[in-house]
Amino acid sequence: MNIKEVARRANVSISTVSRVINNTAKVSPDARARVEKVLKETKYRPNSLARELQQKRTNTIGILMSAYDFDSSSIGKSINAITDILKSEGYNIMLGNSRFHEDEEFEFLRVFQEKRVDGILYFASSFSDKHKEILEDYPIPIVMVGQKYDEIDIPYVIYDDYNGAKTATEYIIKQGHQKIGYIGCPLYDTAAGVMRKKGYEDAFREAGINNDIGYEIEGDFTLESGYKAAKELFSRNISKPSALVVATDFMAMGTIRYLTEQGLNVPNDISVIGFDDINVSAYYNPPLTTIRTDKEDAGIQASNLLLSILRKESVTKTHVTVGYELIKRNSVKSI
Amino acid sequence: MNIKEVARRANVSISTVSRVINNTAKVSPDARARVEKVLKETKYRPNSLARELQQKRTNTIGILMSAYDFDSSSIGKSINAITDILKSEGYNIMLGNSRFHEDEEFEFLRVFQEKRVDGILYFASSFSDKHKEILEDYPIPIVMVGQKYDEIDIPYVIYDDYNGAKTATEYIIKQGHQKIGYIGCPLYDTAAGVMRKKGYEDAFREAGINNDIGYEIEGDFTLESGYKAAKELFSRNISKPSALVVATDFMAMGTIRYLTEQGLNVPNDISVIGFDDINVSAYYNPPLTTIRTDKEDAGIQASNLLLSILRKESVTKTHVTVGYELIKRNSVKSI
DNA sequence: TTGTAGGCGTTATCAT
DNA sequence: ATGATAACGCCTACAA
Repeated sequence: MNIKEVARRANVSISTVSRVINNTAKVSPDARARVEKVLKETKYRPNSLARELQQKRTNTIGILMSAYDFDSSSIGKSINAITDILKSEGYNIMLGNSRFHEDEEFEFLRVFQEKRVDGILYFASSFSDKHKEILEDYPIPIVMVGQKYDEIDIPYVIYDDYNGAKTATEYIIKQGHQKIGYIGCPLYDTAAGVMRKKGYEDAFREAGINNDIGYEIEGDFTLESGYKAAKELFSRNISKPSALVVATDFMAMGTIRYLTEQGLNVPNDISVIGFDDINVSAYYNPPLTTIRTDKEDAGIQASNLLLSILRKESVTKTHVTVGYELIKRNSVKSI
Repeated sequence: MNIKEVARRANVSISTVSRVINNTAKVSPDARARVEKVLKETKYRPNSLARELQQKRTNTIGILMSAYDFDSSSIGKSINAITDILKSEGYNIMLGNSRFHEDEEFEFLRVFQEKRVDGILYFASSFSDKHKEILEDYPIPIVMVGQKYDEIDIPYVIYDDYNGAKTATEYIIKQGHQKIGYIGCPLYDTAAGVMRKKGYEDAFREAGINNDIGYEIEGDFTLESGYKAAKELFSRNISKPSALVVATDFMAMGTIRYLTEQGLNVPNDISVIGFDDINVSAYYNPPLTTIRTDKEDAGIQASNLLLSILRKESVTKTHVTVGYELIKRNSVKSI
């Protein structure tokens, strides 16, 4: 069933059918009635492909993410906000998850281009020369979320990972801790990996504390890796830390589980501070002290930024940084 | 830039360009070289819309979900598996989240039809007459995930919610508990809501135990609702339960948090069993005893089912039920 | 108010 | 091996 057949059955031209479908011009009540009757009878649905081909816009936004999964990141929260906003503006969403495989990432960039999505929300993680080459003259508007790529001028919405981690560490120091361990994210992730670690380290520097070598270790975002990292850290031949800064709440929970199994009480025996404030954090035992980043807000900001770019509005603020907040709960104790 | 312009620059016909792009017929090395040169120089990308319009398939699968968000359900896990499988088969994904608004659900069904997606994976929640009307002669293959709709013959992949909840309750009973509370999901959800509750209730019936009235209460999937439900349940004028069956792990965590705040130790003072086995469950304090449903497997099964339908294979098993497993950890104690 | 016809960018068919 | 040309289904001048 297509517009031509509808026209034939309603005994009008296809233009008239198009007019009643899109309400784009006056149609006589008589013709309109006949057309609508056929429309209903045949359950006709216009073919978006044809329409979009001719209008040169697809009303579709591509979301490109490179997470292991929805569970180990908190990307889901951002996507909730994004889908809501974009939907209300008439956009649909095409989803691509590269699972950290660069090749797939480039592949999606290609597919999005061939599918002619109107814009892209790009939850990137790492960058290479190939990225630069591709993104440098990519024809579709992109807004990055969670990461920035300094070598190219692309609008972005990021978190203040550096100051967040620094604030967390300073808070721990202020509670009297001196031996403070750090469980971080992989360094290919320039935001959660590099910046948070830097924030942690700089907090010591500025506090004039000499945090000995050997207190840093790396996880991979998962709960399990937090558990393992804590285990590994505690098997090292160093004087035991009295507090742990952990780069994500998920890993912090893995960490606490390990400590608990070792008979250590958090926060009485050892303090732990996380990062993210995911939905479980407030309900964990103990409730997690953490740095809250507003993933939802990031999604909103990114959507709106992309939207105004698509509307060709003169956007002045193409680089936005979402704030953070220290949430004091019950996994940190002063000594 | 389009195929016509490429043809002009390479001094060949558009047919030839099409041939080298799709490798669909022999092309002289000479012509091929010229075309490829232009392809590279112009960074030409074929327009999928045009191709799909003419081929009558979009290589796109629509995923329709009706969750509040990615966090309160464990739908993310299924989607991970789905995206992997579909991607490897050359399909792309279009995502629609209705947020439990029926109208938006129908809207997405319409959009998916207009966008001509090849198939749909439908994470439904509730059903109405309108659903029946729309789905009855919907022209695109659908596979339902997590729910079935008995009034219409649609292939589905579901969990064994009934037996899972029954097994959980039986296990609790076997541990010597008699006063067992239940924190459930909303009943518009026929799977997690209705079936799990039924499993809980039938366990008593068959065990010949008279579980008094007043032990059931309803949450809404969120952690917070689990907390509140526990609070409400314990404020009732009934002899306190010694165990709680909670319909989702998220709610179970909310529940345990409340109990902990009341100075009750889980499992020493009261036992709690959950449902789902989400990623945090094993790392919660205490580690959660729960019914594991394999969301990933459900995603795999659903994808494969849809795939074979699309391939017009004669599929015999259009109704599949994914198994479950009782995971004994440390939130239940025998008395 | 209505209809005709060209074009959107491909692929597919049919000659050559 | 190559090229014309007719679809695919729609929108949009332009003409009537």
